[in-house]
Amino acid sequence: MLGQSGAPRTPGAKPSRRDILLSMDNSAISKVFADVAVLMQAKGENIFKVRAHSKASDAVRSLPFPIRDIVDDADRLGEIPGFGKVIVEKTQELIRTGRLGLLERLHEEVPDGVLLLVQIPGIGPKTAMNAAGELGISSFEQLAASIESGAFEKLPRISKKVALSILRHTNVRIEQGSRVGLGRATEAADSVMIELRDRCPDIARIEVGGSVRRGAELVDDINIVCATGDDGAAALVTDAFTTLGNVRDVLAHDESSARFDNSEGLEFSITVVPVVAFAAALVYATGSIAHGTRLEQIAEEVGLRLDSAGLHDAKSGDAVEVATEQGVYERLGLGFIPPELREDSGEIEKASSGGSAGGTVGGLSGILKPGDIRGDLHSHTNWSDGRFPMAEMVAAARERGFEYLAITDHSPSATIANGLEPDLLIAHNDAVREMNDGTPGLRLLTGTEMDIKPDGSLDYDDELLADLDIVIASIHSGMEQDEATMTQRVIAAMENPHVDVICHLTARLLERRAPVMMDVDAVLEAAVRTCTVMEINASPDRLDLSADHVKRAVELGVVFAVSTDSHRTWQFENMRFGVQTAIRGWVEATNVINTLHYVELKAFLELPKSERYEFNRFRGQQ
DNA sequence: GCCGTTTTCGGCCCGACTGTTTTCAGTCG
Repeated sequence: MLGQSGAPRTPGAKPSRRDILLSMDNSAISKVFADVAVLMQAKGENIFKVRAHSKASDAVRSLPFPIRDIVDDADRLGEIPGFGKVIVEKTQELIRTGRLGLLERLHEEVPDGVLLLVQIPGIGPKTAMNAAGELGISSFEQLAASIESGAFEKLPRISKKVALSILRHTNVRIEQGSRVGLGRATEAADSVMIELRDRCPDIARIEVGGSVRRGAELVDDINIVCATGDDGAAALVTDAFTTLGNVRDVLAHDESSARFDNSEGLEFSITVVPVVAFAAALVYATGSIAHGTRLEQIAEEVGLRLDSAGLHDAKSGDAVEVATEQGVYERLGLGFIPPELREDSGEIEKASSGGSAGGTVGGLSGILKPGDIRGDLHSHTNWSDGRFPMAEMVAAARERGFEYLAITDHSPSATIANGLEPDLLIAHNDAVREMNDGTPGLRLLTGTEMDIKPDGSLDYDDELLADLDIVIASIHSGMEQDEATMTQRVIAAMENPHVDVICHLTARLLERRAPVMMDVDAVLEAAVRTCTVMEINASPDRLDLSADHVKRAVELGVVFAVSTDSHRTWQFENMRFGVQTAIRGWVEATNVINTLHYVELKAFLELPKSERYEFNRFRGQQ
């Protein structure tokens, strides 16, 4: 780790070596190499040179430690797969100076807009180069306008059909605006809090509120609530906050609050309160505006005032000391409401509908909690496109505290993901069983993530599938099919008696790819009819089902699995995002199969499919 | 640009889909 608290940096000053080092984390470096690869390809450079930079980008992203820690050790850098002499030197230049001359030269040679346009599925470096160069497109809005006017179709190899597909993805991006995905937002919030703690020893409590804590899939601001031991320390915190490494513009700053934005346009705010007001301030900062307004009204009715400064007696103005969020809700005559539900969409009524004896209350008592999850039913190893050997993934899952793990590498149609041919799947099963025997404390399930092919047929035959503990199936190709075809395709897979779970139903990628066109209601109804489990994919890139789809599925009586789809050892931590999404959809713990103990889960999976939903209903009544 | 050697240079993940290309180019996963 780097040294302790550096002196606050004045805005606009030359960044220090420490600031550069801190800003050059693996994902930032990975992004630079990815950008280099795109710009080189747009320019028409040798494809293998392009691929070398692309590989370097992947390698950095998959490193289990910060690459900046070994910046001065060229030999160790050279040991990273895909790192030759040139890439090592570029990495050192980047980490030490925060810049890469090669990238800056490429930016001069390639029109603005290329890096933006390649983010749209269907647009690669060549098309992006044509669009930016010939049509001058440099924003998603310009791209949409160009497609609507017909100009875009004049580009090489762009038909009406392709243009309309691109428009669909573009419109999703326009709608997302400057919001960032929950995963990146959580990372940004965490790193701000770590740096603040580092620089301000007087911080007693600090937590993120707002839409990040509610687990919203897209986030446009990050609200942090902080408590300090004595009043004088508040100004030190807001001073430190406005001089963090990622500040672009300070938008507001006084003794107890501050706000800034970063280079991406993401806004960060902080409220500093006395320790006794922390819980109430966190409640206020976490709920949506609508939820907060309801709480203000309820507080008023009982002679209190709730606002960003905490809870006060309405008449005297005296602070009301409440130590926990649950205590705050109790003072308002409500049971505890999980942060994810604080949207004023029925949770307040539910929370006031019963007596409270600790924990959640009334209709919210059965809602899924993070601690309810006992295992993960979707993971990958380097047998297919995972980045780590089976043994390392298994060790990480055990470390994470899971009771069981399903290893679900890809099937043959996923060629680029190195999908397993039938004979390799059989060998894979043997490897999983062998590892299971050698791993105390964690049960392994054999499995596959099997492609549902464009015609609805499956990648393995029934005999092979029958030998697996769990079969999860998903769409990875033919994503531009029309709604009726796509809907029927998924339902056809559900009809198979061996398909236990449908994973990441809509194949959307947040911040990147629109969901496939599909009658989701019809699919969810088919899930209930065929007793197929629906996955809530916890990868922050997907969150699929979305919370809205989860909510609809709950209404229809669907049974869920919450799974991480981990390709790297640390991605088991993503389970939190899946749980948040499930809670936002009002999922009860008894409707999630990976809240079962291993033995119960095996019993569930060994039942004929048609009996499984009934089994689970019985469980819910126990 | 990297790798693995035949240590000096040839091969590099690869099949499917789409467009307009009658033989390949761009894109995706």
